[in-house]
Amino acid sequence: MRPREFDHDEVLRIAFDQFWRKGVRGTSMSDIARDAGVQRGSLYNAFGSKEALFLQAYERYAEDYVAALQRALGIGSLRKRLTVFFELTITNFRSGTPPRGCPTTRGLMELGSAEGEGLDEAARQAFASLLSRVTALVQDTLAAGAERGEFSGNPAAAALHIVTVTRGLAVLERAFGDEPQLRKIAAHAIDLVLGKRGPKA
Amino acid sequence: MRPREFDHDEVLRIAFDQFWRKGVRGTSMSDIARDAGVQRGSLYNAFGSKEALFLQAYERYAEDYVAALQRALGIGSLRKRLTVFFELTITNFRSGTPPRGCPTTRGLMELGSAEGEGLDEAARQAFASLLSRVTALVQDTLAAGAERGEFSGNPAAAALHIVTVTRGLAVLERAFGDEPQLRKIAAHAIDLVLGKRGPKA
DNA sequence: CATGTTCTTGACACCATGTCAAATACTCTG
DNA sequence: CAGAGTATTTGACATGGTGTCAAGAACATG
Repeated sequence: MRPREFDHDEVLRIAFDQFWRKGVRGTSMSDIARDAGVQRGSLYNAFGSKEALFLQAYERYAEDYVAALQRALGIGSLRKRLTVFFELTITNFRSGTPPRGCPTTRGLMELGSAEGEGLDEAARQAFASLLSRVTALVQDTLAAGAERGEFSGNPAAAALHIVTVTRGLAVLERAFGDEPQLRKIAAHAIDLVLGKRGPKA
Repeated sequence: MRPREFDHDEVLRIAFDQFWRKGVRGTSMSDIARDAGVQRGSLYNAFGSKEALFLQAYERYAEDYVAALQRALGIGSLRKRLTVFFELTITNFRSGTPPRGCPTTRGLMELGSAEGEGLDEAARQAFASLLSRVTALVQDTLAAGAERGEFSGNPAAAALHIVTVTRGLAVLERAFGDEPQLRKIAAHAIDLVLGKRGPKA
């Protein structure tokens, strides 16, 4: 075997960075090849197609993202945990200059759309899987909070609601880019789910 | 002047139908030209570019959509109005076979992204404008409801929250396509904003 | 009927994805 | 250590996308 001349993981990192910044459709294989110092043909040989490359790069990101969420969701009061959860979410898609948005939401609306393509179905599943995992994390957090008397309600319904709000935040971020407003919406959502606390308590 | 050989509005209708079904990036000018029975060059002559064509087509849609919302938001109790609002929202992006999703959200995540393009900025504004108009409608509805004692809270914050949830629904629709689940989330959101009512009352 | 203005049409430049065959560089076997 | 085998690299190619342009065509107007 002839040995590969580039680092598989390095290319995935570089590729995802471009996908995140410019969108999947907005990033060309030539862009990635140039940035990675690899021939375009080598990318096709190693990954098969642009979508397959994106999927691999995205899975890496999803792993890291879920791990970070899980780590952050484990400390403090329930209110604190939800605050940190939204904090992480907003920080994530306000990162970069200019802000890159939420890769899951952007990818979902960009790729989960073409009719009857087939390949997009794999992408849709990857995005849906991340959302399910996040919902499960939030639900567990709420259930634990309920046992400690910090929350009374349906953890499943509330978790779904919270994740829905995060997706809405991802959309509003693209529309207005108004970070303080996003934080206000997040705080309001926490109040709705946990019950309002005094304005400055 | 040589007269135009096609109907300007007819082309906008045809174009938006394709954009909605297949996405902006997924629809080619050739597709539209074929469907409309027009030469591709004529489209460029009449509309300038694909993005400009999309924008004109989208503005038409936005006008109609806001009008329909406004009509539907004017009758019944506050709870009824919000229910109809979510109903219309969900119905809108579950229309078509397969369901086409929310054109605003899809467009926003697809076009409001490319860095430093400039043309996308016009699209972003169009999407943001629709969201602002919808938010204002919901806010007015809530304010009117507050005067009748059907709602106590901050209409602006609540309206923003509701619109955020609709954007989240648009994203979840792409991820799961589970319409009953979307309706549950909507109902839950109404309960959170207005205060819970009996499970079957 | 001539002229001018607009629309239409087809050719072109450029860039995208994806495929392929030939060249290449290493590993492994004999 | 030589030779065979195999995976990677490389550049050319096919196809299809956007956008431009010059030339032809159709109508309004003097």
